[in-house]
Amino acid sequence: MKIATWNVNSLKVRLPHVVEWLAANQPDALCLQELKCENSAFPLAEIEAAGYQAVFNGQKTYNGVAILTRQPLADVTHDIPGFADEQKRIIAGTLDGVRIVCGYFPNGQAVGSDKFAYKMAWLEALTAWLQDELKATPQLVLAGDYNIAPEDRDAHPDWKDEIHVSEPERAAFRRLIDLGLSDAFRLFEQPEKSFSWWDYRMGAFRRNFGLRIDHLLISPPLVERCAACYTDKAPRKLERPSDHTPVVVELK
DNA sequence: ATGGCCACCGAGGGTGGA
Repeated sequence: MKIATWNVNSLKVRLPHVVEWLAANQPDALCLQELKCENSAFPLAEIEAAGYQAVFNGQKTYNGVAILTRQPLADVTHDIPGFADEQKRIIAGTLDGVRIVCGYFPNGQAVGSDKFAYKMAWLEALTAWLQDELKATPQLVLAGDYNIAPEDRDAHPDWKDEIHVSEPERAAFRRLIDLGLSDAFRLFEQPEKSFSWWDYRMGAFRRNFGLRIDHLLISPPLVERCAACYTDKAPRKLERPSDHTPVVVELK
């Protein structure tokens, strides 16, 4: 089973890239973030024409998540149960016994801001919910744009802002790890300075000034099945790219 | 050279992203 995550930064703009990527990579599930479109505007016909089904949780202008699959998902959940939130950041479903949770984690803007407090509260609610999810479905993958670079090697050395690399954010990431999850990317040897996001400005992609903030955390039974995990930089080189690249995990 | 981009909404610049 091949599962990928990709923050597309507007599904409307990136639809040609998504369709092209599906055809080239044939994932069993593709988790998307930052759709920036209402459910009524979701391009379902184009996705179906590409041979995929979709479940989605969108809103106007901001946020929005979807999971594209070739086979139908069971037990689809929208949002974090019990966590009051206007922002559409979570969708989950089960495929062949694997619970796939797709999340667009809050950005946080700046350490100490109101948005940072929201990010931390959101992370706490997510962690509590996943604890229950793991009991119900031991095979689980948490895929998405975490907006956290877990370690120093996951951020280029010139990253000046605290946001995404601050200790409270990294501690929250470790609390997800403490649920028993593993960072699939780090199960394998990887090139130095492997990132998943580069700023549109400053020639950041060309200079590889990026962050690794898109992750696939997997539970112990999936670690046993895990054959590969990698980023695909090819879509970042296209015209009008997303600022994020897909990250892929392959399960035996 | 210390700022350079992109997408959104809506009709022009403000907001948010990371």
